[in-house]
Amino acid sequence: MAERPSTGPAERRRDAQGTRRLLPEAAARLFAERGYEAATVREIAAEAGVNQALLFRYFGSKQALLTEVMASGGQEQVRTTAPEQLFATALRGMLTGGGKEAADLPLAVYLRSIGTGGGAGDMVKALGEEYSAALSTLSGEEDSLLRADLAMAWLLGIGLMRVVVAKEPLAGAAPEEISRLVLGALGGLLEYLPPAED
Amino acid sequence: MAERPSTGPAERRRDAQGTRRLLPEAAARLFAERGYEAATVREIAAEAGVNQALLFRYFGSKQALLTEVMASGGQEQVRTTAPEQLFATALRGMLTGGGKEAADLPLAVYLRSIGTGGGAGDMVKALGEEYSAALSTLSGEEDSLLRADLAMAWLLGIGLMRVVVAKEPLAGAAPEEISRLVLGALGGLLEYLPPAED
DNA sequence: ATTATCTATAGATCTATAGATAATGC
DNA sequence: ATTATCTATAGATCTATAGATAATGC
Repeated sequence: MAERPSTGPAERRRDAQGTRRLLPEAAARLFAERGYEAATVREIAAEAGVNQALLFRYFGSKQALLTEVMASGGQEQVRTTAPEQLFATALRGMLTGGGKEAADLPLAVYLRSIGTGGGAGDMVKALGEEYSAALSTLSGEEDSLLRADLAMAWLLGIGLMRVVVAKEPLAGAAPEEISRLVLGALGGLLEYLPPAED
Repeated sequence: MAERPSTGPAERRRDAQGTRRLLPEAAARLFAERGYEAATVREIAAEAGVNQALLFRYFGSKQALLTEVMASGGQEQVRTTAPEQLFATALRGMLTGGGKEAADLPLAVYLRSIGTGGGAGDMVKALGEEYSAALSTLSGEEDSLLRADLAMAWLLGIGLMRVVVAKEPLAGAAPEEISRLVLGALGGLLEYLPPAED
């Protein structure tokens, strides 16, 4: 018998730093899959391969873990993408990974957790503000903020139908096909939107 | 002292039929406000002004109560509205009641409950199928089903932003303003859509 | 007598914590 | 010795049920 038999999948050494990293990753996957409330701390810990008590030791509460997940993953894209590309990029990010498996985890977390009155909705709202503010530069009209909100609403709705509802044929449609139709229709709404590349 | 002093709001007589009617109404309001899981049976019973045990006596389970709410309220509009008017009608139904207070309760229930993996999502999906099938008649293109899904995605997204997220300026915008922008942009997607009336 | 309503509670969760255990670094 | 990890459980919910109570109709 060897000293460290390879029983079980993750025979990890004690590693506080690693544990602190694994937990939000596991949480992101489970929050995205089931929503904030439905994903239990025990499931998250199991997914991360660590003990459930460590979640509280390192993050204090389940809510704080959600904050961590949303803060790290979500806002980066908005800040590093030019507004003209933001819509197409966000749309593409939402579409690739096709169907259930969302490529954009924070967005899926958003969509599945938004209804749960808890802290999820409030925090998650902030992300929307940033997207919308960036998109609003794409119209010269005085109602550019409203137009930006409408564009983002479409983005969310498409995400909802694909990731959460899994409605066909939308869920299975090719990303380019969807981009073409949506960007085409949005051309009149956000005038500075570059034409769909195909 | 009178025999039936008017203590409390609803000094009702025993009335099984009335109770059976009050419960789904109260449930619709609370499901719409908090989502299926977050609304407790005790809250629903309190809102209806009846004892919590009666909910189980008359409906068997919380889930069955949700079924009742969605079945009765939701599908009627689809079946009684001509496809050409359906989008505008649904949009208007979602917009009137401005901001938080949704006029279309089943839709709000849908939006807030969709993430909760429970039975809510599955059942609620059926409603989407009907809307989408009706809308698909509005395009002669071979991808009419996809176009219909996209239109419905926009509808849902707008509902999400207004009712759930309460994002400004969209949440507070005038229904006619939103209708004008959305129907205008959708003109190219669903060719048989009547022009926005203004 | 029938049956609508209410009380009390079983049973199943789930978050969070207190304190024990055991792997590491000096 | 330090501290990452684990065990056990407190405490708070929430759905659902069994059985008691009391308002109605004959």
